[in-house]
Amino acid sequence: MTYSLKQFAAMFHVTEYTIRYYTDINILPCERDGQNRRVFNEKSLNWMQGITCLKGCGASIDDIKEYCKLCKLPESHENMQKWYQIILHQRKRAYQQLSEAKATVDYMDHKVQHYKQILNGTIPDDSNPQKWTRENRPTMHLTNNKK
Amino acid sequence: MTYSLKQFAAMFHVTEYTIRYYTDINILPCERDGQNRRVFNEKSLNWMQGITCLKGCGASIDDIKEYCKLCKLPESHENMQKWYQIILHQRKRAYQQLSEAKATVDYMDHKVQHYKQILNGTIPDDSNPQKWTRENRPTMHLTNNKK
DNA sequence: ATAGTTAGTTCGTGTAACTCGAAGTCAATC
DNA sequence: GATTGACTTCGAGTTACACGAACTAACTAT
Repeated sequence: MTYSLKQFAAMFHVTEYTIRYYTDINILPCERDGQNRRVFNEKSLNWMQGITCLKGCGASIDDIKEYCKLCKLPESHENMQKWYQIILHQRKRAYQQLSEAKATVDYMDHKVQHYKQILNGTIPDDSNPQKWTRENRPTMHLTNNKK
Repeated sequence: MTYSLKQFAAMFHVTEYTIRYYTDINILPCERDGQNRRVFNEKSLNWMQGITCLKGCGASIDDIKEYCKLCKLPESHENMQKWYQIILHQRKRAYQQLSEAKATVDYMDHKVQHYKQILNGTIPDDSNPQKWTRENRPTMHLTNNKK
């Protein structure tokens, strides 16, 4: 099974520009047809999966490039260990992103509840003049995606 | 209670550059001391909370600017409704981010399991020559943060 | 008193990861 | 045979910071 640029981009909900960019910087493999147009296959799908996930962990394009390089090495026990360490590290970051996402959802849920009450007239309009307030305040963090 | 630029940046785990940027583009309020230095207070804290959360929902700086403008309007029922709509919209996006974060964690967990087995010798090294493979494949999405 | 350190200031340029437009190619269609 | 559509490359633009340079003002050590 093969896919055109357009199809492939649609499958991952990203723009064609992005896919083109990924192929240009050599982190996403693709074939070319007789008219020099990009053709994507199962291998491309797998790689795009990986890229999407690494990005989901907060990895930079440079991180991903590095990983791609490592993946082209022979499958020795030593290299396996290296890959494993990277995967472990990125998984940790994935869990961090998850907990941040949870915190954000909680905050937004609180906000919605708050507005609902005001708009229902359940509590008077002047009960909370500050638009952004929360109880457990200085716990919001993990925002910067540094290594 | 007030905070210096350095303290404030540390509280939210971002750089001083970022905080300076936010004050410069007028989405984060701050006072100035006798030496013209930024001073942050409770109000700044609340706003920074909001900014962090909106960013967590995937909002752009322009979105946040827009929201800030709206927040400066009088607290009429009509404006409340507008704010509420925005909050609802952003909450939806927060849930999307959450589900994507979950998918990423799942993927990484699978990866880790896979490598563990290989490295333990539980399954032979050649069991899966493809580094990135998953069962439920074309479901990974939600990557682009467009409105 | 002079020198250095610390913590800030403004201003302007640099960077990452796209994002887009211009100009062109090629095959299919009206 | 002109238009349409989906692609190509190349280069420039954009967002959200990141950072260095040059400066200032207060403290601190010699």
